Formats: sequence, C-alpha cells, structure tokens
Amino acid sequence: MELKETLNLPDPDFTIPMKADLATREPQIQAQWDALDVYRLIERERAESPRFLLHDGPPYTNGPIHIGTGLNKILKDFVLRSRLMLGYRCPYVPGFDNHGLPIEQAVLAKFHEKKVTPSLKELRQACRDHAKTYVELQTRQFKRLGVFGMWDKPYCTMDYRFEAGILRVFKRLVEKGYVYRGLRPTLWSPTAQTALADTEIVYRDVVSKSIYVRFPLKAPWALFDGLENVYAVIWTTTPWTIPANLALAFHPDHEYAVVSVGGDHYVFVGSLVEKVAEACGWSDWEVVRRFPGREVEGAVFRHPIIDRESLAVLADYVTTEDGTGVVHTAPGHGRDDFFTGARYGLPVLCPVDGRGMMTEEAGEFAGLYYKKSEAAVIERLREEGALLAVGDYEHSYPHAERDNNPVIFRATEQWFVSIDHDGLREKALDQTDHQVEWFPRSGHTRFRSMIANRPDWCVSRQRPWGAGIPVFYGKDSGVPVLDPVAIEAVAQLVEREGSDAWYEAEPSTILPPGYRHPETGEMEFTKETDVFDVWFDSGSSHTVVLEGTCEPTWKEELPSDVNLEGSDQHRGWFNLSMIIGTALRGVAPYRAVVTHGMVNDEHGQKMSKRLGNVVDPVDVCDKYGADVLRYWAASVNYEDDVPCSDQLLKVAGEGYRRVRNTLRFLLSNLYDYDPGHAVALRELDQWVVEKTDSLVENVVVELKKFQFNDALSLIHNFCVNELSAFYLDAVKDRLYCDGSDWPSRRSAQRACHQVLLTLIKLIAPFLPHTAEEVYQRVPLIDRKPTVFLERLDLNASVLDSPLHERFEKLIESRQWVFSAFEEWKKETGAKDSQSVQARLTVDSETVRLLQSFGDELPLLFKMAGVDLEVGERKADFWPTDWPECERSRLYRPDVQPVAWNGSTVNLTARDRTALGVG
RNA sequence: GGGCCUAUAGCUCAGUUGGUUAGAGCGCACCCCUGAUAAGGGUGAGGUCACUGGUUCGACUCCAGUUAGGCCCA
Repeated sequence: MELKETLNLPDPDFTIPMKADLATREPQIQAQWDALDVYRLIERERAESPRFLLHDGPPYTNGPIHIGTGLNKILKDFVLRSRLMLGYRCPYVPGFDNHGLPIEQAVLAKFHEKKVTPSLKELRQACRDHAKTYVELQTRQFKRLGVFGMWDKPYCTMDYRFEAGILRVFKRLVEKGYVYRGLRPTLWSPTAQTALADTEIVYRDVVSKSIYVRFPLKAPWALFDGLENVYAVIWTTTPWTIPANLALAFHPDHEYAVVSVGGDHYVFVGSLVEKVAEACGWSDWEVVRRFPGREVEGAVFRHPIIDRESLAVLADYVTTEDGTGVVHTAPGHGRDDFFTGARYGLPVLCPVDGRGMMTEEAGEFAGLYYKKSEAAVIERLREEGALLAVGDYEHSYPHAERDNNPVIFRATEQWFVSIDHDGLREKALDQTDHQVEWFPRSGHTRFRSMIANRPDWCVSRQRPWGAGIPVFYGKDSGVPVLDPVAIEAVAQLVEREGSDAWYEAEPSTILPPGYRHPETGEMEFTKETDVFDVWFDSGSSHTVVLEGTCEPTWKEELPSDVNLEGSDQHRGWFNLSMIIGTALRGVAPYRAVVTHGMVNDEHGQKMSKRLGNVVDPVDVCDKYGADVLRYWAASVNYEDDVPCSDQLLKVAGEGYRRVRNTLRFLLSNLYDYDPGHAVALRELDQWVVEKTDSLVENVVVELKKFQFNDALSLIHNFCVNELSAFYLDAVKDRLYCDGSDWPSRRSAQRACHQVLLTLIKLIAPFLPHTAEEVYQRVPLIDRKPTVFLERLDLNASVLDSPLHERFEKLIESRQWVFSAFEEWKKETGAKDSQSVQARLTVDSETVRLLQSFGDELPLLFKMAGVDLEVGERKADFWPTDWPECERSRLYRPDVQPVAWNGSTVNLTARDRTALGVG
C-alpha cells in the first residue's frame, strides 16, 4: 500500500469529465429536457410565482438561422433563464414570421427553374410549404442552441388562427377609425401591370430626354418686386411627368439667384448659373438678386401648359449636382415628391393608368402611352415658349427584373393606418418617454424620432403571399366596405380554412345572408386583392398571442416585461408593435426594450459569403458546443456591434473550460459528502461562502440590467481569483490529508458544496447544459428534476462581515510577499515556495492580523513557515531545514519518522493521527 | 446628405457625477507544481484612452471638428 492511497484524493469518475464533448453531451441533455417536458414542468411549478414575460419577435422563415438570429435567441434565453433562476414564472412563446416577399421570391425562383407559371393557389401553397420547412428547421436549430420555450406550440403568422387574429386587429383599427384609403406612389410596371417591390427592381443605364423648363411667377412675391417676367427654372429627365407637376422644390439653405436674360428673369440655384446658362445657350446674362431658398417658400408659379398653379415648396433632398436646384415635383410620380406634397397638403395627381396610358386628367395628352407622351409634352412646351433647352442624358433608371422593361412611379390606391388619428402619435410618444425603459438608453432617442417623424403607415401590398386584406367593394360602385361585421365574417372563414379561402370563396358565401353595403346598399361585392404588409402581421403579435384568443395557453396580461431584438427593429417591429398596441389599447405593448447590434467578423467587417467570414451557429454547436457559443454571446458587449470568428470562439472555449474545470474540481471532492450531515464551517470556509453570497448579489444586479458580459466576467473572475488562486489552493491540504470524516475536512466539503451549488445556478442562464450536467451529479437531499427549478438565494449583504476585511488584508499581504519571493527566487535559484521559510517584517497591526490565522498561515502563504516581526515592511526567505512529510508533502517542524506499513516514513503530527500511527 | 451609435493593452471588455501612477480576464514571456494534469499556481512585460482643437488648476471622462465603422433613413 502506498501513502497516496491513504489520501482523500478527488474522484475523477465521480465528477464531470474534463473533456466536455459538448457536441454529443448537449443533445443528450436536451433529450432529457424534452422527456421531462421541462417547459410545462416549470410553468406548473411556478404557476403562482411572479411573472416575467419576454415577448418574442418572430424571425423570418426563409432559410436556416444565422449567427445574428442565433445571438438574438441566445440573449433572450439569458433573460429567460436568469429570471427562472430568480424564481419567476417565465412564459415564452417563440414566434415565426411567415408571409412576405422574400419567401415568395424564393418560391417563384423554383417555379421559374421548372419553367412553370403557378396559379395564385399553387403559389400560396408553395410559399406555405416553404415557410413550414424553415419553421421546422429553425425550431430544431434554436433548440440546439439550448433555448428554453414553448417549442411545440410556437406562434406562426401563417397559422389560420393567427391570420384571423391579424384580421381582427384590422377590424379593431377600423372600428376606432384609424384605417383609410389613399394614394401613394409605388414602383409600377406598365408592361406587367403590377406594383413591384424594391427588390424586384434592377437599375440600368439609359439615355433619356432631359429638359429645362421655365415656370412663370403667377402672383406677386416680395422677393421679385420690381422685376418683370420672372420664371423658376427646372430640369427633369422624365418629361412625361410634367402634366402631373404640382410644385417646385427649393432647398431652404441653398443660395438662389435671379438671373436677368434679355428682359426675362430666371430663378435657380446660384452655384449653377454658368452651367445653366451654357445649357440654355445664354450669351448675355447677369445675376441681379440672390436669396436663400427658404424665402421663396409659398410663392405661386404657373404650370407652363395646363392652367394650374405650381407651389414653391422646401425640401432638403434638393441637390446642386445636376439640374437647376429647383426640383419639378409631381406627388403622384415619386416618393420624395409624394411626401413633400403631403407636407404641403397637395393632392396626389397621377394622370397615368395601370397600362401606362395617360388619363383624362392629363388633358390634351390623354390616351397616349406615357413614353409616347414625352415628345408631345416637349413639343407643347416648345410651343408655349417654356422649353429652355432639351438634350440627351445618360443615367440609371429602374427596370423590372422579370421583363427588363422600365418601370414608373405611379400613385395607386392603398390602405393606410393614420398615425395622427385620435392623438395616436402623441400617445405613442408619451409611452415612449414615460412608460418604456430603453436598454441601451440611446434607444430611446432613436426610437422617439422614428415615431415623431414617421408618415402614415401604408399597410397594403400588391402581393400574393400574405394575409389578404378583408375588404369588400360594392360591385358597381367600387365603394369599400369598412364594416366590422363584414371583417369578422372574413376572420371566421380564415380561422377555419386559412386566408387561402378568402381568395377562393364568393363574397356571398362569406358575408351573412342578405348583407347590404352599409353605404350604398348594394348586395353584390368584389374582394380586395391586396395583402397586409408583413409588419402588420408581426406588429400584431403581442395582441394575437398574448390576448390568448388564438391559443389559450399563450394568454398573458399585457404589456410584456421586455422585448429584445436587433437595433434595426426600432423602425421595424418595436415601432409597429407600438403603433398597433397604442392604437388598440392606448398603452405600449412592452415595458422595456433591449436592443443588440449586428454580428461582424473579428475585424469588424460585415459577414458575407463572398468574404468567407460567415460563422454558422449550428456548425459552432457541432464543433465547440452550444455552451461555448453562448459563452461567446455572454462575453461580448451586445449593445454595440459584436465581433465573432472561429478565433474568438476558441477564446470563448478557453473561458468556458476554466469555469468548467472549477466546477469539476469542486465536485470531485464531494464524492463522500453527505449534504444532510451538519458541520460548523471553519473560518476560511465561512469566508468563501460569504464571498460567494456577495458574488450572487453582484451578478444579480447585472442580470437585472441585462448586463450579461459584466455578470459573466464577475463569475469567471471569481473562479480564477477567489477560488483557483486562493481558496481551493489553500483548502486542498485539508481535503486530501485530513481524516476523511474529520470536521475540518467536512467543513471544507460543506463550503465546496455550497459554492458549487451557487455557481451552478449562476452559470445556468449562460451555460444551461453544463449547469444541468453538474447539477445532476451534486450530492443533494432534494434533487429537482432540473436545475431550472432551483432558485438563487439572495442572502443579506455580507460585505460588512468582519471576515471580509480580514481576508482582504491577508490577500494583500500574500500579493507583495509572493512578489518579493519571486525576486529572491531569481537571486538564489530556489524553486518551490513550499520548502522555504519566510520572515515578514510588517506593522504591528498586520502582525496581529496574520498571527490570528495561527497554524493555517504557512498553508495560506504556500510556505513551510511564516515568522512575523514588527518593523519596516520587508520579507526575508531561507530554505527550510525541516523535513518533508512524505504524505502531505509539507515541510514542517513536527515531521517525524514513524513506522507504517512495514517501513519508516516521515510524517507530520496531523498525518500520523490521520493514519492512526505514532 | 440626415438621425442614432461606436472607437480604452495583441484579443474580449470595465472605467460611477471630470480628481493620485487608466483596470480585469484572456493571450504572451519567464518560473513552479506534477495528488484539478489535454489541469493548477507564481511573477512580469504590454496603453499618446482613434485624431485635432477648445473649456478647466486638472480631461479617457465635457464641448466642437476630423477620420474610420455600424444601424436606420434619404
């Protein structure tokens, strides 16, 4: 028998393996959670606990998850699991966003490859199938990341019940008077006769006619007093939009000039005088006045062809690069023009129909194809003497991707939600300022300006894949039916059969028998073909999900406690949720908003397939483990953009292993520990327990502020500094060499047990798999089925404990003594501090303090002996003469030879007692 | 072009209302242990706080501007 066999060495089989092998272990743990139905188990156990509700923003289901969606879900999981550890009930219904253009385009591309043109029904079915595929894939992927939630019953915006929920949100908005129909310019393909999305547009260079046109001043304006024949000069590359002109836009801050040319006075931006003069072929000209653009606001000019006014307006997108600095503005033919026109209360004139033909509103040009009308317009301008110059101009112009034909901006009828109806904007701003907490704080300013400045919300889209807008029109009158009864009839149909049914069913079979148009009394109807903007779907989620009308188990009282998404959602989901929530209930749908940045590579570059710097979260799980990915997520400052790369994940892996090894070591010493056995704690053990309590206190503060990186570094540094470098190093001797059942050893075990259990709970939000793995092995009297049914105990502050200061001072002495020892080592070539004695000369207070540690002092300093003396601070060292104990490997004065097991061995008194010899 | 944000050791991050010599962990170098061992311990070297001005007795911190990067708009 060897002496070593008499020691209580850590049991490597009892504790967790050093090699984590997370790629195989994590799925096993997740399978256990599934078998337990852990989500519902916890919901049941916490039924009476205070609630903490995170409402999920739905990821879009057109592909597998990427590192950004992964980070988002992991951060949400940190929130959820940390609140679980604090004892809350944490309902979490994950969501998926299914409708919309990207899915439609992906599906169309597949049809295109097969050279098939799908019917609307086939297309919608294929979109549904596509979305379903990725709901299932993403669900598996999110679960692989270890995200806690109701994964068997997530909300999907294409679920029939959810679609019906969307319609009912619309119904309530209609009831409250928020919904109206209006015009708005959209990118329109005259050849396909359909509206197009921005992503369906390609820009290509074309040569257009560019014209300089003068607009005569109609009514006197102080700026031009005393001048005859005043004209504003515009330049445009779309002459066919001239009939739709309603305004002339000036930049408020640019300097404009009045240029005298042969008795006429032309107004345009001063810096372009020479360029314009050259273009118009003026040889003799003179600047007679200058003024800032803002002073012309409100002046009235006259349309050069049609008997109509054209108002001088201000717009800050006016540039001085091309043209004249006076922008021809046709609200029906451009987005900028539309919003500028809206600000000045101008109508939306659009004298072009869906086929691209000029309408009656275009007067003499009616019946011409828009492109053909160009020549006619130019000719008329020439006749009127309004044409100053004409030329060819090469520029890029939008074309439809599908047929390569040019598109036009054309005002079309759309459905809107009014932002100013019933003080909605003001209410939303008030909620933003006073009822919502923003993390980081800057989110507030950003969000606020986006509510303050946002235009009315255009909720209709001329697309096939979405929730159909439930509006009937009188068959003959074309007057829309905005009647809650009719909308509810559609909602009930959709709830039963899905929004496809809306497209297929006859109005008469949807509406109640004998239904009459509330305004016209008609009994025959047609149906709206537009669908809702996908932001309407997801912006309704808090209502549809949390009001529980769709699925009773989702029901929770609004508002949610926190919503957490990428900072791009200030304009997106947060914004539209706020609009819908405030419109329906008068209050914000959330109490707090947490935003995170985007994920870049280690150089701060955007990830892209082209650069090959993409990190796939699922690959990371297979290579390093979800807990390592989560360790990375917890170690970065997510408020800014975060860096991620294989290198950084390796670094995270090292941090993870450090924590894991600390847990492993604590557990390895508990193989013979009985948690029911009471034993008093030794001072050092008491200290580490108190220190752990104070760690909990500090970590919880950070968790509640969603400061996960601060929380994790507190935990990590505790493992490194307090535990590995000090406590565990010092307590090993007692654990290994004392008699296995001595109170001194049991005290150390009790401390290790307590520290371990607390650490498990602290890491559980971040490293749920590792926490569960360790938890299932810790000796416990009452082991719960999962660590997530445990709670963090918040003990009263222990920072004023006398032990705290005592050990602070001890550790401080240790630091300078170790530093001095290192010097001495270099001089003498000594190796190990254990075979060295020290004499510390320190002030009398420190002598008293250190003396009070008694026999333990050499152990705490990892030396053979520590003498103390009062005086100017210094440390002297010398190699000890004391023999080494062959069992404990300590050099001590009480080491004596003794007969044991047939031979003579050197042992300290403690080791002799432990062996029962001498 | 506009709104909001970011820039601190090689890396990831802290730095409270302006106040001694700017901190931590990782990594690195050197050393120790070999009874936490694909572990553990000790010591140490690393920073013009992006740049330029300004306010102040004093600026990483406040102000203005510049550069670089991000999100959202245009």
